Amino acid sequence: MNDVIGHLKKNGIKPSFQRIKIFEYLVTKENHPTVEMIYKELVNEIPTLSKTTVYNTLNLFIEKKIAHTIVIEENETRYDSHMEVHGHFKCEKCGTIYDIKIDDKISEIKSLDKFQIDEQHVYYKGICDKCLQKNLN
Amino acid sequence: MNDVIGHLKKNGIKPSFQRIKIFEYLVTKENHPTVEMIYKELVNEIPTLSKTTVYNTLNLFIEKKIAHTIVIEENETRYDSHMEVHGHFKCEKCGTIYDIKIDDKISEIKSLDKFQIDEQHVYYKGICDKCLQKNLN
DNA sequence: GTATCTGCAAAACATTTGCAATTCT
DNA sequence: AGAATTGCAAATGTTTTGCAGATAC
Repeated sequence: MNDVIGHLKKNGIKPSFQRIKIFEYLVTKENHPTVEMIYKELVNEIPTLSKTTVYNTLNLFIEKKIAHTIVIEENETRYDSHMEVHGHFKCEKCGTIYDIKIDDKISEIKSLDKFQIDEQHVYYKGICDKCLQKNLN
Repeated sequence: MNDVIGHLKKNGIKPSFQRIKIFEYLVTKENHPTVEMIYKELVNEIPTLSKTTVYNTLNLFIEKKIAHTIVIEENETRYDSHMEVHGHFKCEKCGTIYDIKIDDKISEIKSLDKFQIDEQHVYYKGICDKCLQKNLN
């Protein structure tokens, strides 16, 4: 909890109650949530919370580079506080988004020789092992 | 033009005028357009065209697997009739989306051992060589 | 003549914006 | 008090839906 406050401060963000709770949610859940998911859970703890604040706060986190968006499904933006380069796998059955390690393959792509690459995004869709095992029954 | 009609028929799509024109647009432009881009250009040729028809038609193409969506920017779905596995590069300056070849690296990803992978998506963002050269002046 | 296709208008969502009220120091 | 933050209500933008009229076979 204190490390969350420190992390916010270190990145130039005043640690208001809402901001602390939202960042805490991202870090502890690690579930790549939508705004809806964050709102629905936190409104129990903070009854006056509005979605506007969730949007404002997440946009602030992105501006300050302590979070980023994951775009896998059109019309469903998800958020992640895990900032190292990594990929994702979305299970089409249960909807879970898994983090996956990806190596840095940028240099191998010949067609991008003279291009300046700022971001690399990799994701897969399919069915996760848990859902595959359920289907065996 | 005739090959477009043939392609539509072969995939179980009745080749109406609108469908032919929209598919022709995808194939000849190869520009990964938004609905807006398709609509704005084709409404010149087909003055009664509606965006609903563009949406309906693209959704039909996707259902019949002769097109797919590219999701790079949230709130901006793009469409592609190039069906082989490939990646994309989006230039943040000029907005152009380039196709890039990617090798099939799926088997190398250990953490996905027991997962069933149905789709692989790779894209980059940065600045393309044309825009980089303009900046030298 | 019956099926399908098209396109308008309205609805459904997700996200942003304007602004007034609240909070913090 | 003054500045920043919050949250409501309205606006915006994208995509879908319902349905009536047009088109095609």
